Amino acid sequence: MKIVFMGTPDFAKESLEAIYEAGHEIVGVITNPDRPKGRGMKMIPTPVKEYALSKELQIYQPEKIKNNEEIINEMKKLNPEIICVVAYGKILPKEILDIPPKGCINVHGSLLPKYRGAAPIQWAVLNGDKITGITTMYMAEGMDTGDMILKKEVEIGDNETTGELWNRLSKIGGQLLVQTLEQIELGTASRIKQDDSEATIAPMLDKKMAKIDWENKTAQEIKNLVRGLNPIMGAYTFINGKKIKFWKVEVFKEIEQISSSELKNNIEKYENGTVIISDSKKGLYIKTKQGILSILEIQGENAKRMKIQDFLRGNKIKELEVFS
RNA sequence: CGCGGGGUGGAGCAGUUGGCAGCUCGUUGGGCUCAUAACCCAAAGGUCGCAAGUUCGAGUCUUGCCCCCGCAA
Repeated sequence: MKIVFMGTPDFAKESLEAIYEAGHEIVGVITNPDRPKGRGMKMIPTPVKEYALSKELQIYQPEKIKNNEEIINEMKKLNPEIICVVAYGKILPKEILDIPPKGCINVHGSLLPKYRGAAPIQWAVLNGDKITGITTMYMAEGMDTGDMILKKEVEIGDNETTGELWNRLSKIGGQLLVQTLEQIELGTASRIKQDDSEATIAPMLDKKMAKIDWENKTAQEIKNLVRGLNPIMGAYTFINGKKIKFWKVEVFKEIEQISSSELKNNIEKYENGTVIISDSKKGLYIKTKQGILSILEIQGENAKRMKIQDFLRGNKIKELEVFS
């Protein structure tokens, strides 16, 4: 089919690659403009642009799309049968939704109507969900409110990070998009209304939420925060006035084994966030509201990520110091 | 010319006013132990990123270069 593809990050690139490999005719690729990025603020193309370049596809990078007559006319000229939108990053006006005769379809990283919005994958991990998935749908004017076509459930591993789940869902998204297009071509695609009463919103992540709340969170909740924010921003906390990020943590169950009897007997007295064990061999263990948190991967100020054992050799953290 | 941090034995770091190069850990050998992420003893291992300069003497000061990293996006 003649398709216009709209998308920006690597998640979208997987879908573009999947439909390209499936033999569809990609008449145009629309992606965000290059942005200065990385050390030295070099201009970096989006993953979708890179892929499109390698396949010599027609690329458009409009700064804005709303009320942009030029790009809208251009898209009409391309005369696509269908437009596929995957994590494009901008809201499409009705004018564009109306262009393709077979509609605009979208790949979304959750089981709709749950987690409508910008960060469905992140929120599924942050909330400690066991199951999430991919949904393809016809796009409507509301945010991820369109009629659903196909869904695929995916289990989330106990230790899986947002980044890992993101990669898996990217691939699955591509596969599901190809299947969806097949069904549309054959005219067998279903059209299931979303139950709005079940809908939840997954808004963009806020920097503020990355700070660990030792006072009120359990070890498991902190673990979910750490995995949910890996690798996007990393959950952080302070000790001795220094900012520290945690990248990998585990809920420690066998406190009997790690703790000397003195510590064990007094543990209830310590405030949440207190270092119970700090040893370059045993690791770093912290008391929480409920349960002990074992730190596995950590990053100090201006430093790279490293295993806790490496970190503790050069950066002394004393027992009974408190994270805040 | 976006902002900032750093290159010291295998790893992570310290090194004050320039004066014999250290710490924690790992490695190797030995000892102790029913046993250990335990403990004791001993040993190996460094052109202190590269080059030039100042100096009686530079990891430590000056200059140039190379490389790495964090933030921000």
